[in-house]
Amino acid sequence: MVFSKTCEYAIRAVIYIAQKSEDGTKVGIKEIAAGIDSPVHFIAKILQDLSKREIVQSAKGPNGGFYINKDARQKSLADIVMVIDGDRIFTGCGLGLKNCSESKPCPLHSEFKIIRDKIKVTLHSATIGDFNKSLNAGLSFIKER
Amino acid sequence: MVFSKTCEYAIRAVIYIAQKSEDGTKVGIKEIAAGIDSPVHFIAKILQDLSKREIVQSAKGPNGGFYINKDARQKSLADIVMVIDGDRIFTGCGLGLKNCSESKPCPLHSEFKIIRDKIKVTLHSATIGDFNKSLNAGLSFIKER
DNA sequence: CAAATAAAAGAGTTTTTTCTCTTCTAAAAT
DNA sequence: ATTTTAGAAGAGAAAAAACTCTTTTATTTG
Repeated sequence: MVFSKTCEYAIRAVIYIAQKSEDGTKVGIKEIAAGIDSPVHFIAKILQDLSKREIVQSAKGPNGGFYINKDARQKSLADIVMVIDGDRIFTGCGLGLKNCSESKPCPLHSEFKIIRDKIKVTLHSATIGDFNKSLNAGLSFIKER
Repeated sequence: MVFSKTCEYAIRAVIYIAQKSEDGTKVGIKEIAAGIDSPVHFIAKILQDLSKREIVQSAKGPNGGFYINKDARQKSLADIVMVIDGDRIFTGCGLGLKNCSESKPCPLHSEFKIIRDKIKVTLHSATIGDFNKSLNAGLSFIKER
């Protein structure tokens, strides 16, 4: 609804990696795909982008894989969304008008501003590392089954 | 972002028709398409759906066209969204998980609940007829140029 | 009743998004 | 150094969404 499917996978993958690499171990691509129910090759490509933008880290070779370092753990979900979907959910017009603005607003402009701001605050205040606890405790899930 | 493009056109068209048919005149499909900057045939099909679901009314023959009666004017934007996009923005999981629920929540479930509820309230409380005034006064716009 | 006007319907195309497959490259372990 | 493991890259197929075109049907007006 709010994110592209690609972005949904991205967020789920990052949260998954953050949890699994909490103790320093690296996670392989197959395990990630299985862990979040996503197409292997598709999530591989997404992670390549996230890796380039230093949202996740990766290591090659035996026992290699993806992980998330201390720095990246502090990043917000908004950083992930920006890499994948850009700023459209933060700035785009609810009715799809390209030149909708404060001075030339669509009829829903002010109403949507409130919603967009709420999304913005939510995504900026949630850090990648925030979800480990509830996942570990089995209080939240990131996978269909 | 929140709506499909089809749904954006639908909302804009309905608001346009509501304004133009305020005095009882009917609006032709070409005028609607021009008035909201949309593909003629595409919006025609969308309006057929909305007409079937009685969000808009239509009349055939010379001087025919689309209009919105008193009853329909009281309907909310949520009614339009439901016809076009269904309930996904009201109920769907932010991370795209099909079985995300209160008892088996995704990590962002409670945060997104707040956002979804805000969207729900906004769309339910805005009626189709609410926007005439600001459009008439030139305080809001529904068209790119 | 005929002509004019406009909606209804449906087939079909284009574009975008999602997803797959194959090949290549890097690097760690032995 | 060689093997193994895994990521990087790119072409491209499949599916979904957006959009176009043509034909048909309805109905009002004169």
